[in-house]
Amino acid sequence: MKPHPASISDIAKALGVAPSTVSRALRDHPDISPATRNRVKEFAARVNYRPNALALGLKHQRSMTIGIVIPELVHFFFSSVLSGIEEVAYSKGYRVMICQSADDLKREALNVQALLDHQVDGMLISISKSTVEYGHLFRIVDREIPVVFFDRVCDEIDSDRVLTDDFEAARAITSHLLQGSRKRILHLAAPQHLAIGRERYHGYLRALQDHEADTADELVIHCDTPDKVRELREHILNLAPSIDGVFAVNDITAITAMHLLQDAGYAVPEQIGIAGFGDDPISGMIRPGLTTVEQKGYDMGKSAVTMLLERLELPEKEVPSRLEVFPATLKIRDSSRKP
Amino acid sequence: MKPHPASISDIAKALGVAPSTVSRALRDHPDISPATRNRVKEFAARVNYRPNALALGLKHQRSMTIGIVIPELVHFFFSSVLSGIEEVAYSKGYRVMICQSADDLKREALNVQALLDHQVDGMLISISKSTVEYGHLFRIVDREIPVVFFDRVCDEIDSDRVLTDDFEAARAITSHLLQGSRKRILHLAAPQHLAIGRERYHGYLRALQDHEADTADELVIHCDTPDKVRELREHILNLAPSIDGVFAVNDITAITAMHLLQDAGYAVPEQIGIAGFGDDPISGMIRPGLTTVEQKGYDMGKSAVTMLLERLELPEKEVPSRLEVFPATLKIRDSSRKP
DNA sequence: TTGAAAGCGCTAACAC
DNA sequence: GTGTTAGCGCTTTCAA
Repeated sequence: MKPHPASISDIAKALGVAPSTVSRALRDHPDISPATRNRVKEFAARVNYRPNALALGLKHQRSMTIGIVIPELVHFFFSSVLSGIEEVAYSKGYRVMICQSADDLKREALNVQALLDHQVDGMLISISKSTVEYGHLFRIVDREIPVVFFDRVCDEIDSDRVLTDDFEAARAITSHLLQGSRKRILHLAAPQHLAIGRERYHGYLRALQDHEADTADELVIHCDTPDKVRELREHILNLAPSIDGVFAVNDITAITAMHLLQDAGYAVPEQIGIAGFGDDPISGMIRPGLTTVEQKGYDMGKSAVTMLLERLELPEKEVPSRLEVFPATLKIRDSSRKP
Repeated sequence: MKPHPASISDIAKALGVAPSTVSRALRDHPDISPATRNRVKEFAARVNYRPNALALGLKHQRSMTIGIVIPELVHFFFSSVLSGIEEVAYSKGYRVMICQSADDLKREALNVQALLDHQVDGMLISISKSTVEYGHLFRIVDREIPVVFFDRVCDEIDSDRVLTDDFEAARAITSHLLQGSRKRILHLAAPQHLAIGRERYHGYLRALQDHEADTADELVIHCDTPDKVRELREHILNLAPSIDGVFAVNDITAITAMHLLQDAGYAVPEQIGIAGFGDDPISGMIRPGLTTVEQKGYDMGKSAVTMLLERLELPEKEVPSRLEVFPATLKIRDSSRKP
């Protein structure tokens, strides 16, 4: 049988005092005499006493745990956000429970429910690509559990958000692609029901308008993963002769497209300039380096938990929803050099 | 104030029955009459009843939560292991608590303690680079909490492990580098107090011996991160004229070294062949592609949780510690083509 | 300064 | 077939 870790009442029995006395002694309650306090503390240290977080959570209605739901752990952006979250959360005594939705609405809903069941004190969420229905998210606010959305936010819910200035970033990087003689930029876009998809598309569009470039619809295709690039291979190669630039909604898609075009004989950046989004470390390591938008995942993560923890620390205060927008910084590399 | 979610006793009161009846009805206890069972279930569904995982955990001494401690979330290998873990754990009704040690012994120890405090049912651990003292790990086995170590295992503790066949992988890839006329291979090694460091070094050494290549000590340097490569820049460049191959303990280090050498005018693979370890996605995307060893992180993760869950499901059974070794598969790419 | 008792939400042994 | 009670580990009134 398991060596039961010492509980408060074990200590109380051993010392011939009441559990409440032990409890008070351990948390330095002023009423307790120094003598008993020391006696309790010493004994507790000797038997390696540790408070049971489950019991504490049940008692205080506060689990000191925050729930996180993201699409995919293995993407650099998300793992760096997570890293930032974990860093801050731990330093403040919170633990994190992490779930992946795998970009699936049903799993996202199950994850949210599981986290609610575990009585998380708050949640940090980046919604899945297939999240077109928000019942599970409303359930969180119904229970008045604070949520902060990051990157892939849910516009239908009034809550704190942390995001990148997607519109401006997309506008700036498309504008940069158009600096030379380029006129026809292919946009590999994210689903338009996601705010990031819309914002980046509209930023792209604005840049085209500003430069009086070609805004043909055929230049925008829904394609946001390497797999999609391979699937749309023929389609992209058919367009290739008529384009001189590509702006993809993320880096790995941009790189996959770049390789596709290079393998088909196009010179990058001479014939076609390429730009991505996110500044995945890979982008600085390939040759030519991929021009992209820096997205400070780690800092966004820290910022998102910080917002959340503030709400947790002062639950009464009716603070209106806050929006934090991280400015976009272009990372210009060789893939977009002027033609 | 918060809208308190319905509890079993709330339901009991509303329906005029005892809490135990509600509890039994909800879990389909045979004693309960179909009539009351339905009445309870319907009402529970209507008020959106959900069991409180904290209370359950406290009651059953079983939190349905597993703790994970890894060095760094943002490394592809670890995030893919995690992804595999999460996948299986969730499907079996377990949640995961994740901590990063940041390769720091003290943080690792704090993390382990925090997870114990949270009454995790088991742990999955990959130890930090600076873990040279194991008190915190022994505390886990003292409490008879099952642990599975993966990749960076702790030899001093008798427990389940999941790892790559590091020795054989290192031997094979070094041997591959030596196929042509290569004779002097630089090894960028991990710390030797880590089993993976030792195994990969010894595999490298064995290959050198098999091929009667140069086994000079100066050809082995402790260098396992891009930062270390930059720090040891001069040292590596001094060695460069005399070497014709590099085997690094991980891919990003290999790539950083490759770029360093290329920038200094060395041709890869013509003058110097390069190989890494881990098959980070980046390795297939750079040109020349990096020759490396496939490390099935996702599968290792699944395998590790599966072992752990087996122990959790049959705690009495005295199963001896198991060791699962994933075979090494070489990924030969252009960075190591025969000279 | 300390103790006794109740309760957080849930279940299980024991009544009836 | 259902209710009563105790208890998981902890804190917190209230009483002494």
